[in-house]
Amino acid sequence: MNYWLMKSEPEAYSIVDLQQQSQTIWDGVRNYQARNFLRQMEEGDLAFFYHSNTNFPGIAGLMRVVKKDIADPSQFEPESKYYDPKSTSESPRWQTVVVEFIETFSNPILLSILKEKFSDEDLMLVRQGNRLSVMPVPEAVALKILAMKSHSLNNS
DNA sequence: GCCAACGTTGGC
DNA sequence: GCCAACGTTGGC
Repeated sequence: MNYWLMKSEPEAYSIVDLQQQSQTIWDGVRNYQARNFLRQMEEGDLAFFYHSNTNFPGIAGLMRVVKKDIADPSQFEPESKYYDPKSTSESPRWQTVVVEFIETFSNPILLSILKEKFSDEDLMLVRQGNRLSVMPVPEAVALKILAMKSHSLNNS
């Protein structure tokens, strides 16, 4: 089982939206490195939901990969801003996964906290200028994050 | 809104 | 294959 971190701008799609829908297809990733991570995902993997481009960027909750190797439908929709005319249904260029809601952290783990607790090597996210919307989280780091969210009330 | 840190595109 | 120009991401 692997751990991941997946970013979304809460104005576009937030952990609250996921909670309401219970599941969602993680569409719209158009970066090859991020896509390659999506391809590596397995059912049962856990993923941290990260809120980016907001006043308080950070990990807002937790979700689980429930379906892997899905062709992102938006690549075939000419009206979509994620439309890719070079992609064919025979060999889709963009794959993604379906994720399911697990929980919203009562105290989100803000980027400022993550920067404090982790190094560049621990967590790609804290690297300056990182723009990957999907990235792996080493197990030791993931377990530490999960412990932090459980004890966040005591620590704050 | 600014801007650093990328990634992508396309001419050559 | 190089690289300049351009576009995007995302923290601040």
